[in-house]
Amino acid sequence: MLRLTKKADYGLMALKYLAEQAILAEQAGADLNLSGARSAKDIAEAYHIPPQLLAKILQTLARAGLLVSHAGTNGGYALARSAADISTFEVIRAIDGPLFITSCITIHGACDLAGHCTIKEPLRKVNDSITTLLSGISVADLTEPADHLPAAMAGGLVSIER
Amino acid sequence: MLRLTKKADYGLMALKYLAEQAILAEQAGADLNLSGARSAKDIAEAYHIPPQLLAKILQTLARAGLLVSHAGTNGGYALARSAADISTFEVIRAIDGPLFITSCITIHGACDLAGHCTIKEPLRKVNDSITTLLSGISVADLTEPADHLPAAMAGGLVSIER
DNA sequence: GGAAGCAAGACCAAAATGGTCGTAGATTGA
DNA sequence: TCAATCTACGACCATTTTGGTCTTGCTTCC
Repeated sequence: MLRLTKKADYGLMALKYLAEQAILAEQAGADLNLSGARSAKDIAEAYHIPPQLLAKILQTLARAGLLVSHAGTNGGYALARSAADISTFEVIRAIDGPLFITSCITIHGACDLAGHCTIKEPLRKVNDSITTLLSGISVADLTEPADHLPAAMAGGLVSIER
Repeated sequence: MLRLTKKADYGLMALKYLAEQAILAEQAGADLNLSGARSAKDIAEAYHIPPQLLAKILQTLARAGLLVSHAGTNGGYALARSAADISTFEVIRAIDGPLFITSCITIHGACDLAGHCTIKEPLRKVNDSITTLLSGISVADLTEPADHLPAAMAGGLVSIER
């Protein structure tokens, strides 16, 4: 259930990588103006991802405004904003598109017919909930050691009122 | 993002329908021993779902123990338990299988290599969170009018600790 | 000017999804 | 007991999505 595509996976990995590079670049000295940019090829090799595929994903993310690209020798991609300001939701939506949890919803919830699939209204809420959950997780959160992760994700905070 | 399959949609619709039938049957009089059973064809017609497809879905749900089936004339399917005791998570998992949010996880999180996709640990938490969310929503919740739905689903309760 | 890199679109193969068909077995009512 | 319903199940097929490749062109830097 609720699988996200490999492309989104790759995208998140790449962003995480770039976030780490940005930190390294910062540590190396701000005066050098190193933005932590890396070429698609570098990232692909680091994670054993098909380079051309990753390139396309990065292009998508750049078009979405999450990355900035720089062509030419020593070019590459870098985060457009701080890693803490990029949510995983944005990334996923940029790559996988604005898909909703239930099939028969486009933008205006116009199902095939009003009578059927009364299901979708409740599911829409679930969808919103997941959206806010993902929106609350930034790329920076991904770079942190697995130990002290965001707490709500453990599941305890999600409660249902009957 | 995070689309669930039409089959799961259909399954939820059918369960909702059966839940409503069970209530109706109960109101009609407990002495009649009406279990609210309905044939796959009836449900399919009610929602304009391909009958044969729905039949297969219902079979799956019956095998999963969520429904009880009865063959023969006037046979059909009915809820195996109270609608309040069947979570949407069970339904989705029964139909779509035990899929995880991130691609490279089976049961024991053995990714292709340790180094790559350090992403998946955080995502696993997201997965758990969604699981608990869905587990908290029962089929009975789906039958209620859309107004007073479970509160946490609105998103307010889901918070992230930084 | 040439190498390194992004940009973009056409294209393709494999897998998942949605749906159909046909047959067999159970149950009930006439 | 026979026919009408209904479930059970597996094979099968078409369409879409996904993952991935190839080609071509444009930028930038040395």
